[in-house]
Amino acid sequence: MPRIRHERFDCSPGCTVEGTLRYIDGKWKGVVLYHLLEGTMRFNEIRRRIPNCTQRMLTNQLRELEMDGLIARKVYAQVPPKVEYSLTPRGRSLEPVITALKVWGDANVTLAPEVSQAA
Amino acid sequence: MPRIRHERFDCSPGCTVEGTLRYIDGKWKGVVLYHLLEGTMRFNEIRRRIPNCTQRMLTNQLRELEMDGLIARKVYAQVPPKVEYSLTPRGRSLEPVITALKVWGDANVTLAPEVSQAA
DNA sequence: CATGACGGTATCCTTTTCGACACTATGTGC
DNA sequence: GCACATAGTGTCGAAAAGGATACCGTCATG
Repeated sequence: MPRIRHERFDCSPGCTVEGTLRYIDGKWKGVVLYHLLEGTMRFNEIRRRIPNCTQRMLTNQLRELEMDGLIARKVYAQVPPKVEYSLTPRGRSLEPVITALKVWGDANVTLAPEVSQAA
Repeated sequence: MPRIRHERFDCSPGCTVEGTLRYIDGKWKGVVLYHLLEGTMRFNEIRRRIPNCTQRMLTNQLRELEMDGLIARKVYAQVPPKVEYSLTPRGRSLEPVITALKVWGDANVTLAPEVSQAA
């Protein structure tokens, strides 16, 4: 962990907005949380849903989300390895936020053609 | 402008979440939008509300928000200069998102002591 | 004449982010 | 014996983000 996360928020009043943003900041965290809203998932299951995210990045994002107490990581001591990720209650409490992001995005974000139309 | 903003979103289905996030990504955009929800404001008015944001950063963020069609910039040809910033309809449509961020932040983000308690 | 307010720019530099790629261990199937 | 799947880790390097500082022109004020 390269930085101490959220050690303090020295911004002006009203910036809990900014504070929240820092939790879901990071290129893939929003999507990860969004997918986890559907339920518990294994590492590669999440990976397959976010094909453009490299393995290393996904690991990073999951670790940060875990450190922030938003997701839980459960390791099964077996081979091949099995690790399950799920939202914590705190993570689930972000649902309105994620939903708001989704709603706005659906209405306002134009996806790349090959995504919104093609395979 | 160093990059072409939001030229495409080549992520998996459901990632309009990620798309939305990219609009309000940037260290101060969330707060700027939050403050602009209150109404039209001049440059230094916004600045005073976000003391930790440097002038350069504020300019950057405002420019990006403007490029994204979220805020409008109105310049009055007078001396000393007067520039007003306000939300566009598209920007205002983000209100539920910002509000959700604020609500969650109020409940879950701990501000630094000197901010939440002291002057 | 000097200073400050206004709304910025320009330049430099450091930190952070992110992607590519190689590598790990173990068990199963071919 | 080899590749494959699982869930990662390590290292490298490019690019982007962000902060510090100095500077701009104009007008009003002292």
